[in-house]
Amino acid sequence: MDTPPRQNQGISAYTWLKKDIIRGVFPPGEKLLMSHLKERYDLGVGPLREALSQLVAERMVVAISQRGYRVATMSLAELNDLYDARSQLEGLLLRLAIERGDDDWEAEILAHAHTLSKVVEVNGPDEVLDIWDARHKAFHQAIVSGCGSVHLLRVRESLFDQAERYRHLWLRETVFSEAALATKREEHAALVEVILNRDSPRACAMMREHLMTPVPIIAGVLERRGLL
Amino acid sequence: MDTPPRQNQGISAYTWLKKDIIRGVFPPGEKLLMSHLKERYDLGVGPLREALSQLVAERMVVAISQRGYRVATMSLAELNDLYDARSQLEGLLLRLAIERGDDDWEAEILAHAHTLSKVVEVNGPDEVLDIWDARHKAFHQAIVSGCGSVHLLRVRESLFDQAERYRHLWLRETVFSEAALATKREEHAALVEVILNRDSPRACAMMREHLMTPVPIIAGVLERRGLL
DNA sequence: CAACATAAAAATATCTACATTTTTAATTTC
DNA sequence: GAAATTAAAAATGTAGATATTTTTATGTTG
Repeated sequence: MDTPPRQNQGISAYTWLKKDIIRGVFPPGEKLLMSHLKERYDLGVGPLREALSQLVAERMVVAISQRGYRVATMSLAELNDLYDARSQLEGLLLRLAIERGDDDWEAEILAHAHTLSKVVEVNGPDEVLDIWDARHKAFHQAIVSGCGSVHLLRVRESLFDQAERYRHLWLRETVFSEAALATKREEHAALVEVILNRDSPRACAMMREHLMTPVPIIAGVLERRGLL
Repeated sequence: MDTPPRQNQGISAYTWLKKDIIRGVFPPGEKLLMSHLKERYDLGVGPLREALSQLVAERMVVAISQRGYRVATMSLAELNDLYDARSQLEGLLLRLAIERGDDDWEAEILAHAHTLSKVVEVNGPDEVLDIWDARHKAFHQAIVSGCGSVHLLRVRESLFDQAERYRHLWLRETVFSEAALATKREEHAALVEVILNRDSPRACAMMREHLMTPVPIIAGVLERRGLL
């Protein structure tokens, strides 16, 4: 039997750090002390610096030469620009998917729409959040993957990652509100319908709106919690 | 007098490495030996690993755990997908720029179109290449920056960077051919015209085509030089 | 004898501990 | 209270120890 192909510590450091930044363990703007990180993850500075360098490239962390690293700040301006960018890009990918998608693509969308609509409470609300989020992501992923472009999908993912901290704020507001959840269900059903009808202009417009609805909600949370 | 705010070696390592990979000093797929890099740039492994980690995030380099780093390979499949993605994205940004751009935006385009059209031979052909390339980039940058979205422009830049190695092959074929250069001049003039007329559908279609023309040329060079 | 397996050796990647430089905070001086 | 000084903390860099992979050499089997 082969031992699990031991991956280097830089990768684990990257994974943990990214998760903790998204979850808000390290709030926006916070200084990331080497001493603290070393202790928290029980790793040396080498691997940590590697991980931080990657996160700098992903704009999750900012490096200031000779002054270490900080968690990237959040702002209303960034929220707006990021969601605008995301929704415009999603519109483009959807248009391409409608042009290029085949029967399998359609089938996948229907399948994911179904599982998403069937999320029910199992072991407390926190589990619902995770499951709904995972299926929601998978649903949208299924839609855009019809565009067939690895690079466009990657670029989408990078914007998605950058938005993750904002999205996380919205998620709690939405999943725990039956009304909000119902609205989303309707929006998703409507989306599936126009997409399968291959009505590109209408579908793209709906998609862009669908992606922009969280913005005012997130803006509210940000201000209330003073995360700016 | 204050000393220049000394930047850490990771950043220089990143800059040199990236340049050398784009210029083909390290060909696609080549193993990047620490011993070799240490000697070439006269740096320790720490800074080098930081730089490589960033380049991994930018997909210029691939890391294989316990087996070091390699220059990302090139392929016809990637060439096609990358240029497709770039041209589709550029189309989107242009549409937004036409919707959102103001008078200054128009002025900037005209200014850059002018300087680009006036590139003349100065100190040998290699200088022409650099100057034309810089002005060509600035021209296209001026066009899309009208979209006003920091994040979309950043995403565009990341695709641009990934395409840089391919683009570099095309550049030599184009700049050193008076005929090719003349064609580009015409395409640019036509682009400026439709853009300033704010004829979005036509402008986007032209832009997408403009960006796709290098593909067959690059494919030719790749095959001839056996870079696959 | 070729194909395959095994074991030792070399090369390489990775990590840690320490040394150096720079920044930040605290304290003193004018 | 501002400027200068000193002390502590932190970031960065280096060298060497450790672990892993790759290569080479050697032996074994069909």
